[in-house]
Amino acid sequence: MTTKTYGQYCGVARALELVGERWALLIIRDLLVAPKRYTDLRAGLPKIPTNVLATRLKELEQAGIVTRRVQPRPSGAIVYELTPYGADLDQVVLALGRWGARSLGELRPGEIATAETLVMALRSTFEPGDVKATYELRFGEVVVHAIVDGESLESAPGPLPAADLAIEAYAPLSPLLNGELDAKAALEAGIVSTNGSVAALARFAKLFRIGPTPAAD
Amino acid sequence: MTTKTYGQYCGVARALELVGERWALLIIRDLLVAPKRYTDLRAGLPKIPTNVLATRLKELEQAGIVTRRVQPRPSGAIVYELTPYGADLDQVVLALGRWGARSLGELRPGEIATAETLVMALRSTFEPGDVKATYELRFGEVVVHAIVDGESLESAPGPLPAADLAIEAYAPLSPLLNGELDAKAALEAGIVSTNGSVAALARFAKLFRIGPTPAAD
DNA sequence: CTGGATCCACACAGATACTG
DNA sequence: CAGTATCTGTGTGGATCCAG
Repeated sequence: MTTKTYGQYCGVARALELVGERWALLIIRDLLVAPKRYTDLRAGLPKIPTNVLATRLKELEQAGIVTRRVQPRPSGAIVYELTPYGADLDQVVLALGRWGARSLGELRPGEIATAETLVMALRSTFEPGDVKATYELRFGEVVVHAIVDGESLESAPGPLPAADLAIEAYAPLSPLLNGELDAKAALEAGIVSTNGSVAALARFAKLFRIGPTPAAD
Repeated sequence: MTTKTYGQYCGVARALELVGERWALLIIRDLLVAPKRYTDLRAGLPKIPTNVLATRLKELEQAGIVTRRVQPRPSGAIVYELTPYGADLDQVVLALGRWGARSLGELRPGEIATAETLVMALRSTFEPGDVKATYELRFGEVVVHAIVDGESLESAPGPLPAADLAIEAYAPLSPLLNGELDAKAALEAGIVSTNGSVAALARFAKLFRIGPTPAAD
C-alpha cells in the first residue's frame, strides 16, 4: 500500500497498511513455514495473479518484511524469505488461522489444502505440555510432520518415517480441525485412520486441541 | 467478500475472506471497545467513505460478526454490536496492533489518534501480574482509563477521576508506546507529565510493557 | 524451466452529493 | 441520524507473452 493510508495513528491501522492488502498475509503464511522461490509461492497459491504476486513481493520487500536473495551458483535461484520483523507476524497469522478455522466447512469445489495450511493449523492449535512424541499427518498428497517435546513444537512439510503415530485424514477435515469431533469418534467414523493406538491418537488430539473430549481407550 | 475466494481450505484464508477487506478490521477494532452507532463509527474513522462503511456493516452482519439492533423508543437509535463470534476477533486485532505499533513513528499530518486506539494499545500491551491500580491516560482531547486487578484489565474511553495515577501524554507518543523510552526518561523529556510518583509511572510502564527498563525512583 | 512483465476488463474503493 | 446514489479512479483478476 503506497499512498493508501487509513489516517489513524494506530498499530492496527499501520499493520493493515503494511500487510492488509489482498494475498499479502497468505504469502507471509507460506513464508512462515519456509523460504520459497517465486514458483513455489505460485504453486501454493494457484489462484494468485502473477502480477499481484510480483507486486506484493516488491511491497513486502520495501516494507522490510521480506528479503529477496539470490542463491550462489550453480543454483542461482531467487529465494524469498521473511526478515525477523516479518517473522514476527507469526502471532498474527496464527490468531487469524485459529479464528478462521471455525468457519471452515466442507472442502469447496476448486479449493485446495496445502502443506503450509496444515502446518499452520498444527502450530495454531498446539498446547504446550510435557508430552514428547512425533507424528506424521497425511491428507492425500499432502504430508506434514510434528515433533513435540514439552513446550516446543516443530512442524514442517514432509514425512517422518520414524513417527510414533501416523495419521491418515480424509475430507472433510474440518470437524477434526475445529473441535466438533473427538479423536475416538473420528477414528470410528473413518475420518482418520492410524497405525497407532487410540490412546496415542487421543493424546495427539489433546495436544492440538482437536476434538472436545479427547477420549482415552 | 461475496464471491471473492482465495481457493484455499485454510483458516487464514477463510478469515481474510470474512474480515480481510479494507476497513473491516478497523470497524471491528472500534466495536471491540464498545457497541456504536453508524455516526459514532464515522466519527472514529473519518476517512472511510460512507458507502464503504454501509457495505462493510452489511457484509459483517451477513457473516454473523456484527448485529444491527434498533434501540427501543424514544431513542430509536440503531446500534451495531459484535456477536460473540465477532468478539473472538479480539486476539486477531490485538496481535495486529502489537505488531503494527512497532512501525508507528511520528504522528503524520492528517492522522488522528482515537480513544479506541489507545484502549486497544493498552489491552495489547498489558501483562498480568498481581498489581491492583487504576489509571487515567490523557492524550489531548482523548481520555481513557484502565483498571488493573491482578490478571484482569478493564480499559475503556473516558476519565477516571479517582485514578491512582493520571498521565498526560504528548506527541510523539510512539517512543512511549513501543518501548523505545523508559518511563523515567519519558517524564524527564517532558513526553509525559503525571500527578503521581515516578515509581507509580514506572509500575504503569511495566504493566503495559512501555519502556525497556522500567525505572523506579 | 524460472521469474517475472504487459495488457485489458472490471469490480471495488474514494469522494461527494443527496435523501427518508 | 442513517444511510443511498453517482461518478471517477485505482487495484485486482485473468490471460498471455517474454527474457535469462
